[in-house]
This record gives sequence, structure tokens and C-alpha cells, in this order.
Amino acid sequence: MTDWYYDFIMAITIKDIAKRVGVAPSTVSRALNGRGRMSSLTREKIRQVAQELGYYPNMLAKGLTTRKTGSVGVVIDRRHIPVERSFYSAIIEAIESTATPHGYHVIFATLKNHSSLKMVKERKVDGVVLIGTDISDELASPLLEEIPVVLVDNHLQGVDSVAVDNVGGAYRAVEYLIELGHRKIGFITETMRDLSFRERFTGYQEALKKHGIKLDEQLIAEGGRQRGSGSIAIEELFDGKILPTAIFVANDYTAVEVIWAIKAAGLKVPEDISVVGFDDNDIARIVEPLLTTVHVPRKRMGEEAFRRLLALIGDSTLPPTKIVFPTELVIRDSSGYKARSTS
Amino acid sequence: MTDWYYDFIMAITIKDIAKRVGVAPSTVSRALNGRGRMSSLTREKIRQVAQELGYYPNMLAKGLTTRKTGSVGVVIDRRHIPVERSFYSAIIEAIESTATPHGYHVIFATLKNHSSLKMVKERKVDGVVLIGTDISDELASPLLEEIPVVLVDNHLQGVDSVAVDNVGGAYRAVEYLIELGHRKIGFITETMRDLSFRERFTGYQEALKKHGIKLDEQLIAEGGRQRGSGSIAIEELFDGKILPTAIFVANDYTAVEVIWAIKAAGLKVPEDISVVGFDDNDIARIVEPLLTTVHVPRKRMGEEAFRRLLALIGDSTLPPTKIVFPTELVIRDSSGYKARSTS
DNA sequence: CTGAAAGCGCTTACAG
DNA sequence: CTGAAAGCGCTTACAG
Repeated sequence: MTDWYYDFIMAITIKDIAKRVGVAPSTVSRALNGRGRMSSLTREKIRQVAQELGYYPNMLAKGLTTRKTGSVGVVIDRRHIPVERSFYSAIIEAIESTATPHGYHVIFATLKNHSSLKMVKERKVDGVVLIGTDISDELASPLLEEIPVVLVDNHLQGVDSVAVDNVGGAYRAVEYLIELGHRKIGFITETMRDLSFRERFTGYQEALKKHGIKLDEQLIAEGGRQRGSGSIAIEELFDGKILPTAIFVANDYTAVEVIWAIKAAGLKVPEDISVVGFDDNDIARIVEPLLTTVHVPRKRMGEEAFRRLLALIGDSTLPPTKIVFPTELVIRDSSGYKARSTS
Repeated sequence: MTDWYYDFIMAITIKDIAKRVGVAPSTVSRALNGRGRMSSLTREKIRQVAQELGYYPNMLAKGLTTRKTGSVGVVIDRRHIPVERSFYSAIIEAIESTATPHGYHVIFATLKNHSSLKMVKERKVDGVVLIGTDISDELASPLLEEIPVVLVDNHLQGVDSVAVDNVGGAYRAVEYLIELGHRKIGFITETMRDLSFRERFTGYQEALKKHGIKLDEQLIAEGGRQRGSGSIAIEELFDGKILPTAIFVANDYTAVEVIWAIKAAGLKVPEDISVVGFDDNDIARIVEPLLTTVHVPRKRMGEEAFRRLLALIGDSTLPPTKIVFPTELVIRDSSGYKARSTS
């Protein structure tokens, strides 16, 4: 009776197992962690009882002595919410689903409120992955001193990162447009302040150059970080002397707005203007026409980010590595041959 | 020199502060936690030194003695990923952003692998919110014995929950369709196995009844839990004797598929058939035409879920409460008056 | 092969 | 008002 009561209130500890098996708690610890040689008989007995009792280690106690928590932090910049929601969600899901089989939990935080530094300082995590493009050096540094860090979709000198081949992806997208016969190819981005977007711009430039097309400032527009960025940028382009026959947009969300704006202006996509995005966000398959875009392997990036973090947790002296994933152009309905009639 | 070295390797503890101020560690603890009376002079001195040293409590140690971790778990059914990604992401974000100012961290997990039970048993969280519609009694029960639980978008006897007025929302949506002149109003759902969807069906029935419209089995279709569910359901409806002039769809994602299927059949939305969804998911503003739908206040639900959980963590004897949020019909472009010409 | 002891960093009665 | 001690549940040298 009292036994039952006790069990209900308190969780099972190694002491309980020790008593039941008739050994010392330290022996239970060794058996369960597989440390040190010991008779496989007592080991088996202990494991069996632990199982029977439904024992789980108290990670607070375990962590206090081992300095490992079995958790990792995943931090995302608030700015990416909710606009790029599905993009970053996919990465986070991938991290979670690869962390779980390794016995790790994932603490999810947003960049405001220093809550990421807090979780590190409070010793709640063994490492952290920082997702997104706004992670500054000042933010990363204090973390780096304490704990392994992996950057996703960003890069800082001397810090591990998993990124995507933005230059190559953009290059391929623009080259594809050129292959379709386009020569007046616009470039639209929310902002040039993001590393990823600048890299995509570089790819755009390189593709033009490679094919002997001169860069035209009038075909480049920055819509700003806000809703409606795409339509602001389109207005800017349309105000110029020359109309593009195709536009490469630095991310899908803005590309969708660009499509809307083009349609609102009474033009057709892709008949009048082809549009190609970047990311292969969920919305790319919802807009009309379905968006041609550059696929970013978010799942693989998330998986790799966790794996890399795990390696660093195991050995923090590993030299910083930058892992770059290739992209893939996904051709859908928003792009087509340049119309003959147009200039 | 050695001092610096020491500081760098080890984190600051109350012992360090105690030494510096010249008091006992227990005094530091009391000062920092504001427990017990003490001279406000030493208290201030201690707090100041803690601040200077950049002290953060080791939550593992703190949690070991207080049995509080300062973390809560948020668990989502794997099935909701990625289809309903943005829907549940918004709730999770809301939970995170209301948890942070309270000093709490959020552990995010998915329902597979028992990783949710694991985090509870390992004492990593003080409470958990279970999001989504697939949380069974068997899953919730073992958690309930250990820790406070709040359900979101679901309900179980005797468990705290925050939900949405599915019946009322569906009622309003269908009544709106009736006001537009529609009489042959279809109902499409992925499945009737979800509580939410059944409730929405109830609202549909009640609205018809209230306005003296007979329920017609031929106008009801279940597309199944899969991609393309909406188009499967549409085929079923179109195979029937009578064509609906409006369709109420139990969730937005399926509603989008329904719109696609209608357009693929050569009909127009809303001219030929009006479509109304439920959720006000991000995609509702991306489809064409923009989807009329029932807004679910995900942000407020997430906030309230955390607040409720916090209350239960403070006092686990609070009687179970079911909080139901009202919905709001958001009229966009996928719905319109019933065309005169049609039968 | 296994036990007793110390320690991880905190809090909390208990003295004084 | 404040200090010394015990304890939270685990691990890890250290003995034996």
C-alpha cells in the first residue's frame, strides 16, 4: 500500500533498482550506461529490473554530473516568422526528427529576448543550431564561447555551417531563362542585406556575364523587407524604360507577390513575363501559375545540421566545416519561352 | 591569470558570488530568489555582483532540488506535418513567444518515438501541451499521471483544453452561403475520424436544418487522408445526380484542392460553385481565388494554452477547464451569390 | 567485479 | 539576518 503510494509520487531512481536487485546504486549506474567491466549476469538482471520498473534517468541529475543535457537548441530569427514559416519549419522538423533517434530533445526558440543565450547559460542544451540569415557575429560569439554552434543558411568565419549553393542555384535559374530566349531578365529581391540574397544576385550576374548579356541597373529592384515587397519592386521595374521578359526573384514569397503584381497590371505569367523564384517553399505549389523555382533541400540541411552538431558535441576540437548543398531547378508553370512578338 | 582561465572554463556559480561578496552560498541563493527576509543591503550587493559576473543559475542543479525545469513541452502529431504546417506552426510560435517572457523554454517534439513521454519521464519539462487532433486517451494518460497537460484543438474528458468553436464556425459559414442564395450546399472533409471535422459537420447540419434545407447524402464526400483528398471528393460529388452550387470544406488545405479540382473540371469559382474553407491557413491568401474561410485564432489559442499550463504548473489541483475560442468568417473571393441561371 | 564516498550546483529546513 | 548541513539523483575515481 505505502509502496504503491511511494511509486506514484516519486519517480523510479537507480536507488530503487539497486535495492530491488541487491546491489549498490553505483553498480546500477554502470550497468545501465555500459561502463566498466562487470558480470553480464548482474548487468542483465539490472537492465531487466530497470525495464520492469519503467525507469528513465533523471536528466537533471545526470546532466549535473556529466555536463550533458541530451538537448539541443534550435534558434530562428523572429524576422523569418511568419513569412518564411514553412521554409524554416521544414528545417526545424528535420532537425527534430533526426535528433529524436539519437535520444536528443530540441528546444525551440526565437531570437528576441536573449532567450537563446539564456538557454545556453542555464545549461539546458549541449549545442545550438542557429537558423537564418540574420545571425550576427555579436549574437553568435557569446554562444560560441560556451557551446558548439552550427549555422544554417548563413555563414560566419570560423563557425560550422550548413548552407545551400545560392550562387550556383541562381546561376542555373538565370541560365535556364536565357535558354528560353530571354535577354531582358530582371532581378528582384526584398533586400541586399541578406547574405543569401546577395549570393543569389551574384549567381544572376555570373549567368548574364557568361552569356554575354550586359547587366542593366534598370532591371534590378529591391522591394524592402515588408509585405508587398514584390509589388513595390515591380512598380519600380515597370517605371523604367525597358520591360523585362523574365524576372528572377530571390525568394518564393516575394516571387508570389511579383506574380500578383504582374497580373494586377494586366499582364500574363508566363506569356508576357516569366517568373522564377528561389526556395521551393510550399506556396510555390499553390500560386497560380505554379512557380518555377530553385529547390533548397531543407530536410537534408536540417538533418546534416544536427549530425554536425552531434559530432561537435562529441569532439569540440573538430575543425570548422562548411557544408554546402546543391540546389535543383524545379520547372513548373510560371516560366516559358520568350514570346516571338515582343521586342 | 589562473583566475581568468578558471572563469573561462567553468561557469559562474553561487559559490563564486558568495566568495566575492563574503557571504555563504545559501545567502546568495536566498538573495537571488527573493526568499526570506534579509538586509536589503546585502541583497543588493549580491544581486549587483551576480549581474557583474553575468551569473545564470544552472537549471539542472536548480531543477534537481526544486523539481521545476523552466521548460514546457509542445507535442504535435506527426500526421499534421507538413500539410498543416503553417497552421500548427503559428500555434507553436505563439506558445514560444508567450513562454519566453515568463522565463520558460519550449521543447518541441513530434508524436512518434515516444519522445514526448521520454521528455516527461526524464524530468525535462514541467508540463506539456499536446497539439492536434490525433491525441488519444492512451497517449495522454501516462503523461497526465506525471505532469500538467493542456490539449489544443482536441478534447478529452477531464483534461484541460483550448479549442475552437468548430460547430459555431461551421454554422456561420454555411448560413452565409445560404444567405447568398445557395440551397445545394455540399460538405467535403478529409475524414470524419477527426473530432474537429465531425464538429464542423455538425455545424453544417445545424445550419441546414435551421433554414429548412434537407440534408442530402449525395452532397457529402470524404476524400481520405492523403494528398489529392479534395479532388477525390469532388469527383465523388460530380458523379452524383445533383451538382452543388456551393461547398463547405472542413479545412483550408482540402479546400484548395477542391478549388483546383473544380477549375480542372472546367468550372469557375465562385461563379459556378462557391467554396468556403475552415482554418484561415496562410494558403488561403495564396490560392486563386482567395479563399473565403473561417478564421481560427491560432495565436490567441497558443497564448492561452501556455497560460493555462502555467497556472496548472503552479497549482495542479485546478479543476479542468475547457476554453473555447470563437471563430470569425473571413469573406474573400471564393464565394459569391448563387447564379440566377443555374437550377 | 562491486561498494562507499565525494561531488555536480542548487535550495531549504534548521540553528544560532 | 545569515551560516552549516543535508539532500535532490546521478556518475566517477578510488578502494577492495
